[in-house]
Amino acid sequence: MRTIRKAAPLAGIATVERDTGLSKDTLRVWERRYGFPNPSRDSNGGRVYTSEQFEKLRVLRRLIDSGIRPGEIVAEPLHVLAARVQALPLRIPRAEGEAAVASAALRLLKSHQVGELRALLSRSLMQLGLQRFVLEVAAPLNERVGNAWIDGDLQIFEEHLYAEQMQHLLRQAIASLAQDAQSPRVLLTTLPGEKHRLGLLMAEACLSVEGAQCISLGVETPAWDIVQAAKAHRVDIVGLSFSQAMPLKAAHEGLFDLRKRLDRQCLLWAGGNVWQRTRKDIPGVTTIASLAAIADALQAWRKQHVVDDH
Amino acid sequence: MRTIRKAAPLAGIATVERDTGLSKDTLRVWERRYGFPNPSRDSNGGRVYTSEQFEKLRVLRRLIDSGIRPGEIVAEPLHVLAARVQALPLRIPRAEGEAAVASAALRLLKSHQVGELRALLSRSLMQLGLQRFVLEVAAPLNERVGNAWIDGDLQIFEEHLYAEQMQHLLRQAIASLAQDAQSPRVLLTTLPGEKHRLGLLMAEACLSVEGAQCISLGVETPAWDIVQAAKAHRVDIVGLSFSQAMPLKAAHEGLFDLRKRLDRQCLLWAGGNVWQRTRKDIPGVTTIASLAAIADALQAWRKQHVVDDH
DNA sequence: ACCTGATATTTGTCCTAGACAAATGGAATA
DNA sequence: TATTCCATTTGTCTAGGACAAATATCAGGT
Repeated sequence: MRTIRKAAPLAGIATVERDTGLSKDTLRVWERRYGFPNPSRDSNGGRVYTSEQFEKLRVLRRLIDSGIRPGEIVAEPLHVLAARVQALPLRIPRAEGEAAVASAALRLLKSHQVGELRALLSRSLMQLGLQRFVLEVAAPLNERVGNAWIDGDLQIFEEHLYAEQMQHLLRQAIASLAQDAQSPRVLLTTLPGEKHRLGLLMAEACLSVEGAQCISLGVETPAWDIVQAAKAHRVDIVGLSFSQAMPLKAAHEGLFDLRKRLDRQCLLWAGGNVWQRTRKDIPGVTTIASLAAIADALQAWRKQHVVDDH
Repeated sequence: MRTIRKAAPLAGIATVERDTGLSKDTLRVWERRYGFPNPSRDSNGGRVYTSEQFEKLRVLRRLIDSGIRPGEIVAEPLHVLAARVQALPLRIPRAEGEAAVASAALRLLKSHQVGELRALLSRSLMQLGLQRFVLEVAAPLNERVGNAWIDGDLQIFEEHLYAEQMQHLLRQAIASLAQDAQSPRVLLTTLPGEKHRLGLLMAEACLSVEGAQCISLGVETPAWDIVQAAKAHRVDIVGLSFSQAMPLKAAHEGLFDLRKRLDRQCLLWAGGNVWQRTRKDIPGVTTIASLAAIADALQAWRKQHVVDDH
């Protein structure tokens, strides 16, 4: 029960773990091996990180997630790392209009015009419809907000605010949709450690648009409880969402574990950005690499199950 | 990168941490001090827990969350612990009429009738209006769901499901309310460590009903970011929500710290169940002991500020 | 009886430094 | 070009020791 945080620019190891996603073990072993981060110590020998170190760790994390190995870059000074982040391949914007709305939204977010932001998104939702809104506005905007935070263009509170607004909007839209009895019952949640609500909510939106009966448990449900819930609600499919922040290893492990304990007949779908970076399959688990693929997967399910029903 | 699991009912320390919420350090130190859990080891000395140990850890966690100290119970055999869970004290229900809807909702939740639950709550909201719904249905139901979880009457996934449904409903209701330019701008969030979203959302509902302009950052915003956000949005009031789960000391400390760094003119309101159990004041902080008191506080603010404006 | 303050015990987090397997990169081979 | 093998990199795990925050216990005063 060490003091977790003190003044604004200094943070203990627990805080750094929480806010960078790097485990305490990793932070310590980097310090031992590479000499970075090199935190000062409090009166009791506890590590105290400066905001500069924190910033560099964030950038490092971003680069490592993109496939670069830690040993090659930990020693580099921050400005070199920042340059490498800039040089990272950008996802190609799909349509033309999508980039425009996202840029406008980002600008409004930065200038703290909440009402205008909400109005813009709401209008865009009305124009495009939920499905296209999620695919063409929400998902790209999500990514850009994430990047902007890592680059230091956005404060944490601005990201919080964005997430909150988008949640409001999506929930409202989902609530107004009808459910189709012919469609599968889907249990939606994430595994412990994955706190990204918006990914889950976007998935729920895509499923609901297709008429699926979604039962969302929110975020971070332990595997054991997922099994219980699937049984209790007799769902056809368990859908899990994984953001980029989730370490691939943990995702694999959790899915493997869950598949073993789940009922045979219950399908297990794993969606989220992680799956774009791997092609390793887990037997009995359907990976869904993009939000757009959700509709296809659902269509496929329908084709297979329309006969067997009853 | 140790091999985490082998045969069916066995789990490594990482899995147990994930699914019980007990940290690796805690598991190891319990083993050292109390001799439980006493996992066997794999070929490399890694801990391998049985499903019995896992189950007992779950029950232990429930009891500890209810206030019992680990040292008193870790040594007890599982069936004794189960008995203690049953013997846990129950809370007294408040009024009579309000209990009816809450009881019905709880029953539906337990029998997994999601559609019916949603319909019941929705109907109740329409009948009572948002303000009364929050005070007379949502808040008591919240409490009962919390208690039921501690008593083992509800699974975690059932609590998750409840929270999700209630969030949907409240957000929808809030979104449909108009804002009053005469009313204060309120920044809403919780401090790190306080993860209870529903309390925050209920507060937002009560404030919105009165026409306040709420800017919610969601949950767990670091103090430094709250200060930045308050400045950026030029809010009149910062509102923080604290559930019973929050240790009183941490709440005091966080508020004291925040008050120091916040702008003089910006008011600081602290709400939530914690404040019913203390009367110690923090200078410059208004504690609001119940949801019903929010309306009064807002009225008082209006009376004081209607003249000063412009 | 109830509050208040000092003292003792409990409890979780953090520390060091060593070990090892999974993932990765590159070279040699088919 | 594709596959196999070896060396390096990397993150997770281990063992006790240390310590401060949280909690319980007990004293004395109102």
